[in-house]
Amino acid sequence: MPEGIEIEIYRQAGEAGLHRTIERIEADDEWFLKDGTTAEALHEALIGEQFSAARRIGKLMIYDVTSGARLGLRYGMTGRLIVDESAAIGYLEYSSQRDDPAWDRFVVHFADGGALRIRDPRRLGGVALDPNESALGADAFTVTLGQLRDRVFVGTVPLKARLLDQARIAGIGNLIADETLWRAGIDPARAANSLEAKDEKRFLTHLRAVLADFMRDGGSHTGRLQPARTRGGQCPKDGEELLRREIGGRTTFSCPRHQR
DNA sequence: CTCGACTCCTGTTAGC
DNA sequence: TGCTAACAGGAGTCGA
Repeated sequence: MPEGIEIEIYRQAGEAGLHRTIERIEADDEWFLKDGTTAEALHEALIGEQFSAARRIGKLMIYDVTSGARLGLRYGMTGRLIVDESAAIGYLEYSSQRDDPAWDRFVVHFADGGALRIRDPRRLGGVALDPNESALGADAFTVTLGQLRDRVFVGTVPLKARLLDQARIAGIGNLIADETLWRAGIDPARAANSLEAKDEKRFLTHLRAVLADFMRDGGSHTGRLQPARTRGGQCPKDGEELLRREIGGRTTFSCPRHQR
């Protein structure tokens, strides 16, 4: 599913939409418009304007608009960005492998004939004008050890749940969390504030490596743990049968032998 | 402020 | 073969 990795890939692809005049939009799915955003307001903010920058914080993609507005795009777990009919990502874990134009929930048509569309089968994504960027924690790609200590490694909540809290660190989804904790050898159920200093540093080292690997390999489904994330799956490191639990409301796989 | 439980969405898949 | 129920997880809401 789209995590920070996929959104960054979408953002890069979305740069093809910069500096092109917006002629028309399709925003007919009211469910997909969030935070009180209306089709009328989108028209007002976008028609005749251009995108001047494509940014990303965590899983939120933001287009700056020449009108002064900002356009926030969220992809839920099955949304894709398609620019000029070419999809930024060909494969999404847990999404349909079919490709149906009926799943277009929001479309921007440029005057040059091209288009930018969010194709989202399950409609878990959304579009909002002027999203609240300050509600998000530091982005996972650039987070520092100090920021982790201030906002993530605190409290007695399970660490896995903390990592999924976008207000504390933005961009980590279920697969990045499981892969990072698995590589770092940390039990996802451990209290967020229970790590020793060397564990905290090791976590950040592995987080950076996971993000780099996932970017290089093309998605958050490319982890070494991923093939074993199934009932009865075995740890790729030591062969132990993986634990399957629900932590932070998400299915969590971990190795009972080397994750402590 | 914190935190767990609940809800929403719908295509796919496991199981009968 | 055809149906149903479970499942996936990002994100918002609500109540304690």
